Amino acid sequence: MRKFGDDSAQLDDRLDGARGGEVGILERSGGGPAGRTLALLWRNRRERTAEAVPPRLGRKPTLDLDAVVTAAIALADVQGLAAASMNGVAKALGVGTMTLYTYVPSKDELLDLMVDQVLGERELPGPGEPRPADWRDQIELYSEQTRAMFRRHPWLARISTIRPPVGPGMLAGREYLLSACAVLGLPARQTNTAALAITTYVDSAAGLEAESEQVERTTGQSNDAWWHERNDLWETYFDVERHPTMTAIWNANGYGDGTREAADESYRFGLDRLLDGIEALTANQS
Amino acid sequence: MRKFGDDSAQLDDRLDGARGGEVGILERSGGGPAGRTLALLWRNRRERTAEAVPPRLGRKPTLDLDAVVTAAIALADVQGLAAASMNGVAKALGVGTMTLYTYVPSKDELLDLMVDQVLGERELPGPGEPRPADWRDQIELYSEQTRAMFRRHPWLARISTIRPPVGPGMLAGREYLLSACAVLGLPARQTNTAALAITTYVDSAAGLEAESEQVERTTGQSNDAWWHERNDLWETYFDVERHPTMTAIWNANGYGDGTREAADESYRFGLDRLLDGIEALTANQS
DNA sequence: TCAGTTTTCGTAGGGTATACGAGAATACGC
DNA sequence: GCGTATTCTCGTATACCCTACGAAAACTGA
Repeated sequence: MRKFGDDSAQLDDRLDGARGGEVGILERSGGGPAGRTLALLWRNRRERTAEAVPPRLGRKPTLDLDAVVTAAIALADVQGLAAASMNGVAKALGVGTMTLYTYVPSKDELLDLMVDQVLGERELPGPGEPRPADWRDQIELYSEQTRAMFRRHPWLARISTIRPPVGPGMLAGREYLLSACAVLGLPARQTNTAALAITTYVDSAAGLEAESEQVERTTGQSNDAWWHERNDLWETYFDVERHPTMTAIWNANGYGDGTREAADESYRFGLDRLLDGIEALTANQS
Repeated sequence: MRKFGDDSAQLDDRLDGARGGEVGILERSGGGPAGRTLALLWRNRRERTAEAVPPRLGRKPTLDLDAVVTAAIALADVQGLAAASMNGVAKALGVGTMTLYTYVPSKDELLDLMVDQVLGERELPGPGEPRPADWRDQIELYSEQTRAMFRRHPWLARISTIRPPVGPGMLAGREYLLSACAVLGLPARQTNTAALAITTYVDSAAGLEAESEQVERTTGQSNDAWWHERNDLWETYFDVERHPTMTAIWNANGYGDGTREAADESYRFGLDRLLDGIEALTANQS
């Protein structure tokens, strides 16, 4: 990634075309790469800036950005993130590989766009829209929408969430979660950390869940079969004296079966305990 | 990964050499790839099987498996996971790239070995060894050791933990955490799910923290500077009406500064709330 | 000394992202 | 209707990635 220079005059031109008034977006924003990425992320919310005016001159484009992003997502959903290579996406769209670079500055940027797109797919009520009355039900809604998102797009779990795409999808998700946490009436700082703790757990647990199911599907090997393949572990290497608690839990059947219901129960257990802990703060306050 | 056939007769031979008695490990285990990986993971715990007998015949090896794994870890620590390519590791060791395949069947296996190695670096008391008396202090120990591990090896956060390497390092970590959770006297099933919830949170939060610090180091750009680069967001795209809670928290200074102390506080807040929730279960029981 | 065994590693082949530049397609001014 | 400026398309080349294959080197025991 970003091994070579970062020229991309092509795309600058394209974005200068989408100008709103006298000055192009990139000029107004200093033209940095962050400004360019923001312009792409927020392309569908142009009301606040200006209408996107497509350039009149030159050859007509055969695609648009949405088509590229959508194709990349579809490919990653079905065949895994590795299949969403520039080559793969181009082939799926029936164009040459390099054609994609007319629409997207780099693979990294494409990933950002994919991520924000699917983050925005979650059906979360905006401000003023009807939502569950109870605090926990509001969080539950967030949790279930996020889980469903990860299940639809398991590749999400393999993308780093530090310095994420700051697009409409991500912001809508955060706004909803924060507004749900705000119901508790905690101080602003605690409201934010509570929301942070919840995303940390939900994103991680939902990602693991989705990835696990995906691996079962793509390898055709159930998790049980995978463990069974490691039968040697217990017979040859595992030392009961060194692992008394694991042994005890095993003997008490504490590991559960590998069913989806058991995984679901684990997921909910962790989230419920976390919410219990957060809720307890308000009880002490009043 | 694993694009081509999976022959690796070379390594089978090597492991057959490390036999314990009449029958080679791989024969006893059916010779599957899982058995081979287990043999490599547990190479330093041969007491339970037999001594590793190095082959007398043939050219002497210039390296050993530990040297390869250690070099790969060192490279990933300093230069990032991408630097730990087969080529990169070989260069660091002063050998040809393909020489590594004498010691490791594939890059995937090398990653497994790296992961189990660093998991085992955590200084967690084994069964019978002295440990903190209080339950929370025991968890705290696990949490801090794990955080330190992620800080030393930020690349860990970018490796999937589904179907992890089932080696001595991973098992020691799980044993300790489970034994700490067992103190609470919950049913076996709940003890396990509680431990699962804790790892989910700790691994994720510690990984994010470590990755964030690493990105600040390697890009030379602080998180504050990164946000500042996205100044446009607020000026051009952000809609206050659509994001009232974010706005309110911002105005109440609820996002905190980007200092390490603030991140530490967030981390602890989430973990403490989770532990509160788990602990509350025992209160209801008695 | 030589045969058998093991390790070393160059080469080749298929994958990845992307810089560069030539050519095709379109719109506008004349 | 004809340049010409502009824009999009995409083949080629470069620098990486992993690893199969096979020849040569190094070592042991007979």
